[in-house]
Amino acid sequence: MANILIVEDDLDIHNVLEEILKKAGFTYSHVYSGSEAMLLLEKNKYDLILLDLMLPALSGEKIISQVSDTPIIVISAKISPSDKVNALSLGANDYLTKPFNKDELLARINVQLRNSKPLNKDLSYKDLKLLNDNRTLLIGENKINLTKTEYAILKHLIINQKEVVPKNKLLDLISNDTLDGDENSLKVHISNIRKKLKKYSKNNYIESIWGIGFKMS
Amino acid sequence: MANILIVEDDLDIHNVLEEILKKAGFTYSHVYSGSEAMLLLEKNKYDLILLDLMLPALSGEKIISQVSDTPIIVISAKISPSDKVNALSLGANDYLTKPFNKDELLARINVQLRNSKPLNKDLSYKDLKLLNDNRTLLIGENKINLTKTEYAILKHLIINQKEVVPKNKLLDLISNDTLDGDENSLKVHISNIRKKLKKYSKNNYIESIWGIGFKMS
DNA sequence: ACTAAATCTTAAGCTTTTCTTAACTGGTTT
DNA sequence: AAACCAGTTAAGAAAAGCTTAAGATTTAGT
Repeated sequence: MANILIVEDDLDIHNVLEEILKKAGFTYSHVYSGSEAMLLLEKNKYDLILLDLMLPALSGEKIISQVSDTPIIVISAKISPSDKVNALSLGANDYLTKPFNKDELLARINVQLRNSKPLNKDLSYKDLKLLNDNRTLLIGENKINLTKTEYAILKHLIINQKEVVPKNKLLDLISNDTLDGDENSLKVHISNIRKKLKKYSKNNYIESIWGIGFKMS
Repeated sequence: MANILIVEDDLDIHNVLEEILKKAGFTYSHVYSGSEAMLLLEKNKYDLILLDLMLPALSGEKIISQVSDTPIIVISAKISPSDKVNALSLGANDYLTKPFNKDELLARINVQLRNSKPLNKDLSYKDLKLLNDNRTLLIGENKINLTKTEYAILKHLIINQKEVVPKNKLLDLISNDTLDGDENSLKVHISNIRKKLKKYSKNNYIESIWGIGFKMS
């Protein structure tokens, strides 16, 4: 049976969700904050995430951006179309507003589970390989230590290696809200990654797509 | 760009859906009954179906049961959880109730399209092909780098390849401030695109319609 | 809880790419 | 012919990217 992660800080709803999943026969883990969620997500593999948006410590949106290989159903009190559009664009697969109907939730959970292909994304590109410890990169035989942010950026680029990754997608991986100055920060991270790569390979790997974003090359 | 099938018997909503898809740059077919839908589905391949439930001739539920390889978003006036659960269990991937929000619909459409991978349908005209990376054009085998603006202009022309695109439509794609001097700028962009095209083909591709705008030819 | 180390962000200066402006040419319409 | 529109070119402005270094923040170890 599927393994589900509940991320919800409201105690009542949290309990309701647990109840629903338990009755339906799912196994699940459950946390009350975004940061706890990230800790678990780094360690374990889930088939689905039920995610609140307004969370302490780390917003739901940030989590959506950082998760790429697990389907997410957002369950939020935010009912405005722009909130929905935002979450769905960032990578959520579905969006339910509170209060939700138990049976509808279960049906939507089953949609996600039946659609999720057993795809274990390979985190390698050419002679680069990301270890799943969130900080190590191999170039051929050489180990390179990355920071958490550098790892997240490179992971995102490698998973979408066929496509151009827009800057704002990458920005979601890093900053905490301030959408202005962050672009600069992203540039620095990219620069630092390139510097580390340059030590071991003449290859450039990360190509800038002017005005749009970046892409593995 | 994705190819979508609209199945909706209510004339008003049908038109609204067409409008939304057209503006978003999708290609689509559209029918007013379940039986028509099945005819098209047997002949053609679609990336997504927007489906009403209460249809003449053949119910939406029937269609859901018969379709297995194309994602379906139900758009229905039926708001009860049991109807939703039913449609989702039968095989629909999402369920929106009328009246729906245009942006939310688009976001949910994009969720379905991004999850059903090979969505790399590139725009093409004759031997021109725009890759969906926002900057690359293929003429036959030859790669040409376009700028963001050049790409936007050419994309617009190719999407509306049957029609004359007025200059002011194209102007909207570039800067939004000075509505005067921009016409000059557009001319330069067109000129630059033509120059790049000329390197690889004798064809002119972009035809000027005197006093009105441009058109692929 | 304190300190040191690691990491992230901000700022600045410099480079590259893209966009706009302007000037000139030539064709079209009335 | 005059007014208007289209096409090309070149130059400078504007925007985006790169790198470095310093200050701020976070993390980890004691």
